[in-house]
Amino acid sequence: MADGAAGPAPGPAPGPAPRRRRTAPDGAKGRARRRDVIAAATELYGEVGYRSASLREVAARAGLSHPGLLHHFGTKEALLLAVLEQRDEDDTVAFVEGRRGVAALAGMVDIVERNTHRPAIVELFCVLSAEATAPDHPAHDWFRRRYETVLAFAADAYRAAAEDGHLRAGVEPEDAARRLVALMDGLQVQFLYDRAGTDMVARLRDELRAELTVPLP
Amino acid sequence: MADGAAGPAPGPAPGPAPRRRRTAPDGAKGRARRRDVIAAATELYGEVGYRSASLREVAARAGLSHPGLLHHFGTKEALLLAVLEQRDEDDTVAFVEGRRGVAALAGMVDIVERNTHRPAIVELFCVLSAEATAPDHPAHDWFRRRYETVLAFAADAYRAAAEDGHLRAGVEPEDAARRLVALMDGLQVQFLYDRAGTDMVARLRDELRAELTVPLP
DNA sequence: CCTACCGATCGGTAGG
DNA sequence: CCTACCGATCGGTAGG
Repeated sequence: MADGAAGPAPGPAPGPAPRRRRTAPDGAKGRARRRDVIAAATELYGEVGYRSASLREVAARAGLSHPGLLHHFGTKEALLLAVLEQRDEDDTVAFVEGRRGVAALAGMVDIVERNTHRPAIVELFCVLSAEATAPDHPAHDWFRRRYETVLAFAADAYRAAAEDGHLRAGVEPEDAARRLVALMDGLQVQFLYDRAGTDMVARLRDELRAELTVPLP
Repeated sequence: MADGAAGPAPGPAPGPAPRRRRTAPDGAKGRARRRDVIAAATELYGEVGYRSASLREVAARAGLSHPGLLHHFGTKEALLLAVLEQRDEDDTVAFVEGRRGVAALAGMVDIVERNTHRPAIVELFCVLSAEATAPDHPAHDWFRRRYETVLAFAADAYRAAAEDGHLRAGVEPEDAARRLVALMDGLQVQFLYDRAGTDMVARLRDELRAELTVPLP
């Protein structure tokens, strides 16, 4: 993961020295600035999406001018990709952590549990993943790949659970993966409209209890 | 339903005759115009959301100028509410149709089946429902109520199924309703990223097969 | 990293 | 229902 969401990207092209680096290794101060800007963008993208979020508003929340922001990220699109890259890094740690079968499925529930207390992340994914269904959206390919990756991870987990004799007869790993991921996404929407009334973790555990022959840890 | 999504609305206020009606009863020609504009807006909102959709682009697709559009709808927000009202009318017919229990659940699957062939509607709901999670979004209350209504409808259906002896032991109607609606929403997102690989109807039937003691019609 | 500016586009109005 | 226009805001650049 942490690939950076491909796309041809206009690129530096041959010519004089590149005027602007897209990942400024300015040292500690620059890295802290970038971190603050990415945090502000994550928040605002979750509130109004990428398209409606202005560089000026992101910059103001991070405490600098919008040309100052562009000094660090180059273009609006590069900022979006930086936000997504950051998400990749954070999640990969929680995700890939060598778990398999039922433990891997429990790990997915853990991520949802964690997100219950980080609504900004829930908003970010909910709003961006919907906005980016448009094929020309700059995050479209990133989300398409993300779904491929997550669905494959879940299907592997179900397959391993079956090998361990922990999956009920008739539960197809690939179909169950589609349902589980859909359930996670749909519960996030309900959660954002009614936080008190939507127990995402409990509903996921309902689903897994019906599919598995062993209780979740 | 078909309430029009409340909100205080600046309103006409006392004073001289209102200069502009928000629902122009211009006769057949006006009604046809309004229909075309609503269709164009439905399409564009599904592509880029409400906030990023310009009145000029909607108007161009409907074949009139943007002040022409505003003659019919008054404000950008009024156009959005007209689109949602139209959705209410269309769905109420398919929905409330006096079915109960397992037949009502089957009716929800039928709606998804129908939407498989109307991707513009899927996009509209997917994109708008995510965008409108922001509390200050003009469609926020409409979606909040819609979820309440749909969740209550599904819970009623599960309860009736239980009365009929068609629900497996241990399936809680309200929890199952949350899961079913989440599944519908989440599958729509997967569908928009991978139409060929996402069989929404089959995955919903998987879920209902695990919950019911009788097969779906 | 700032101020100042650019051309483009936005929702809405004037006036007919 | 149109043309023409308004003030505001957009992403990005110049220049320092």
